Amino acid sequence: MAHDRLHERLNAYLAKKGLRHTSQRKVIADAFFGGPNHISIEELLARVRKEDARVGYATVYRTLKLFTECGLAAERNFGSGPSRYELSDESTDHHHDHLICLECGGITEFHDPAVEKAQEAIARRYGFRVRSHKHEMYGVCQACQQADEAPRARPRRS
Amino acid sequence: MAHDRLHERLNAYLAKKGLRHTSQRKVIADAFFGGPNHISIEELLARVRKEDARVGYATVYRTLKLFTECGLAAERNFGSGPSRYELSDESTDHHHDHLICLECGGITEFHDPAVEKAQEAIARRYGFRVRSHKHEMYGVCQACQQADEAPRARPRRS
DNA sequence: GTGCCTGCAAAACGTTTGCACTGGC
DNA sequence: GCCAGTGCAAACGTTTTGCAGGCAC
Repeated sequence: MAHDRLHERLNAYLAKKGLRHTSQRKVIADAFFGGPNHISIEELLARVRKEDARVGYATVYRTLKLFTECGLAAERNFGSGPSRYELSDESTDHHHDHLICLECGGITEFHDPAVEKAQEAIARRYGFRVRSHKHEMYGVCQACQQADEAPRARPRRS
Repeated sequence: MAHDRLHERLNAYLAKKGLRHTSQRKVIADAFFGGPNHISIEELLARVRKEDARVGYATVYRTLKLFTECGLAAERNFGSGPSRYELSDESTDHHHDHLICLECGGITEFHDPAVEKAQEAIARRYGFRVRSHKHEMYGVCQACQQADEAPRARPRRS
């Protein structure tokens, strides 16, 4: 399983900090590692409760905070609504940014070395030491554009 | 006055939509156009109340929403805390993004054509129609880096 | 006079925490 | 047994809205 590496990493962190392996943490980790990326606390809780109906919101909240601390997860805020969590760049060995569709809410990940390079140049110009960055484009995805053009699927003027 | 153009634009929008010119809208517009960029509702309210102490929070909130609708203002969320408002790219004829210092909270604006170009290329690659974007780098500004090295005189903001 | 606008207060919303009980070690 | 972890509910900070009265037109 590809999740083994993530579980190991979590276990190592728990051990290092003297924290406990609880059944809730295990269930939440399974649900998070196996679930869709950019999941909200609420959505994750629903997945978790299929395994153990007694888990509370606060536990999921605190556990994702823990995952964030140990570098497994990253918190994202796309426009309004609740925060969403994804596997961190560090845990996927793959940095990415986001395209967010304003019509369907879909999130596409992208990576572009040219942007990264340009970013470094800007930081250098301002003597700024970058710790993290956020690069999000909001607009309409290809699928929604096509749906908008098809006269049957949707009225032209909304 | 450089603000005349902004006031005109607001008036045109009010006229077009059949909305009313009220004293509150005038005072809030003055305070917003003349105040610092990246201002919060709370801070703007304080400025407004110097002119008219009876203005309420909700009015400032609703008025900034109006400014955002008519393209004069843009809402920004930098990390935690309340939303901040700035003059929109459209109203300044000058697109910019942000460097946010995690130590002093200072916000620096920057513009880089290389990033914009790279962005367009990505959008094209995904067939995505971009409506707006957000490009923020979080880190440590030059002043804070120097203050950290010589911890005698650190300029603390916020 | 009409109905948009305002100010207040309260609701809504998402996040965070205090507390008593539970359970891992 | 100790103390971190949990579940509940309530607190929190911010945003949004319902409503009665006020004011631009």
